[in-house]
Amino acid sequence: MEFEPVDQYQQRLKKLRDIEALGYAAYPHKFDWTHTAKKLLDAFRDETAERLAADRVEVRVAGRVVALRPHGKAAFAHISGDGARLQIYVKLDVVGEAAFKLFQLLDLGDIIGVSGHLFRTKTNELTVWVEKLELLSKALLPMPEKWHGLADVEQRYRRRYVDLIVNDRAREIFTRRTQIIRELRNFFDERHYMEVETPMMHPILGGATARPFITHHNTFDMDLYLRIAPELYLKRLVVGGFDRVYEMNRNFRNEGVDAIHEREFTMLEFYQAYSDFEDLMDLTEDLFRMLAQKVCGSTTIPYGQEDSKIDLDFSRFARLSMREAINKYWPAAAGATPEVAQLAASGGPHTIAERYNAWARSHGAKPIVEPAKLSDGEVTGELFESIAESHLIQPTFIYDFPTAISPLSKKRPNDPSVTERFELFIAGMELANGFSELNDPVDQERRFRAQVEKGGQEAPKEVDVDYIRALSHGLPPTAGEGIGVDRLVMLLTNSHSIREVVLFPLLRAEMTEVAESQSGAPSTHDTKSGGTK
RNA sequence: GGGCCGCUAGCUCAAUGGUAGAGCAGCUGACUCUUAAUCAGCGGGUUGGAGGUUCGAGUCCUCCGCGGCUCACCA
Repeated sequence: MEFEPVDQYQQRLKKLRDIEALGYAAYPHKFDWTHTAKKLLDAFRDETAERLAADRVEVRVAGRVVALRPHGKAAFAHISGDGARLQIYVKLDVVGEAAFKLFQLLDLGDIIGVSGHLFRTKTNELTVWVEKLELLSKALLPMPEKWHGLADVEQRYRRRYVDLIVNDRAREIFTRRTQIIRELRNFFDERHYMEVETPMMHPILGGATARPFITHHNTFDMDLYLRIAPELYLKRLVVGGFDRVYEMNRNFRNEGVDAIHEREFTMLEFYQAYSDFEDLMDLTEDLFRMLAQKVCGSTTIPYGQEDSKIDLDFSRFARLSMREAINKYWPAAAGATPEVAQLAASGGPHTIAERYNAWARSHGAKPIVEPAKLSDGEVTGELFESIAESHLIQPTFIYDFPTAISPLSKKRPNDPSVTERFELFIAGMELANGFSELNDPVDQERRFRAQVEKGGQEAPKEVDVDYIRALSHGLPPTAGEGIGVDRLVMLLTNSHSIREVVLFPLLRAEMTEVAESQSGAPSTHDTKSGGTK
């Protein structure tokens, strides 16, 4: 196989053969190193030229060649490793003829190992005085342009490995993502939550409302859904006596794609017995503050592009009921502001939606679609999304979600039209969703049946009878929450597309010549021969 | 799915409807403290694809592909 640019690819192959002719292995098996480039730069940052000359520190470092500055019989280069760039100095009369020939056959992108001692150049840059040089792996394809790197967004996603080599920003986002995930685990581990793994393939759709991906198990001849949420399994574990559990893993939803929606996304869900949604809001505040402090070094973090940059203040979280939010953000031009009591009254949300729609139609805003077909609770949810959601920039909990749109949440004892449920909004995005879990099996079965009867592609086709059975064994009063990890990473890395924080985002297949020549190749039937690992 | 924008050398970008260019990368040569190394020379293109208009299309039109933004749906 060959890749563009073919001339440079061929040229590099030829150099590889020349290197072998010099007696070097093309792809040697091991390089015995003492430091990464980064560790070395950190460790000797304060060593003076005099000290280095006196101590003669021997090091062996490996890395990718990212800059070459040959000068006839000597040369400077930079190698990158572990996220840092280290200068090396190669001299003919030090390394010898064969190694210097090898050096002259190196290209940008090659991976090499060098041995030597440290010194400082006359511009005081810490540098390896190379005594021994070896090729560890040849790059047959050239690096992108050295000043601008790889800028094309599509190529950055399709060839993330190149993006990571040349764009420090990409590298920074993903190292930070890993740090965030580690801190999330620490937070829950320290509080004695047990990390568990529940099925990714579900026989019955549940735990959220979303269109699923469907797959098939051949031996059992059974259709399965890639999970849209782990919720119902995690609560079964609380029934089983694991009072505090969490799971951080992928959910899959077969819906549209945009800046804040990926088809597979990472969700952190946790459940705790003998708690309610108020406890969760307090815990969530602690969690977000801790993360901002540890990952960004401050509870105030910048978010947005230059022209619309804002500081997100994680030191205090607003709390509003959904009805209060509609009241607060009602557009003044749309007439008298609806009172919370009106929104709570039977038929009230419909009256208000009519008024809102009249204004929206005449002002180019999107009206609520066919409110007459919706319940009061559904209309309230629609009003909230239309009127308030985009205003929720600073961290804000919205609570008292309508029962009609919260089939798994416990109702408020003093107002059964709403539930003990909240969502956390930051920068106009939904970051978290938590509630006091409905643990009355009779009520849960009634709500499941209503979902099935209502139908639609997002609704389960059947009631999850086993889940009702589990509840019938007794689920303690429990609170549970899901946090969108990708969106959290967006916030903490000031990224504005979810694809920036996912290593390999889903893109349409790229129709290349190679793909065309192999089209139809992968067979879908089981084969006994070959290809097994 | 709709609307708008984009797609030119490996990469980053130029080019009134009138000879497709630059920088980096590449190749040849010079150069033993450079760091966007420098200096001299050279090669590199089906302008995303297919049609059309025109004496002439990278540029205008139609369709298609991929991407970005946005709206809708959804979390």
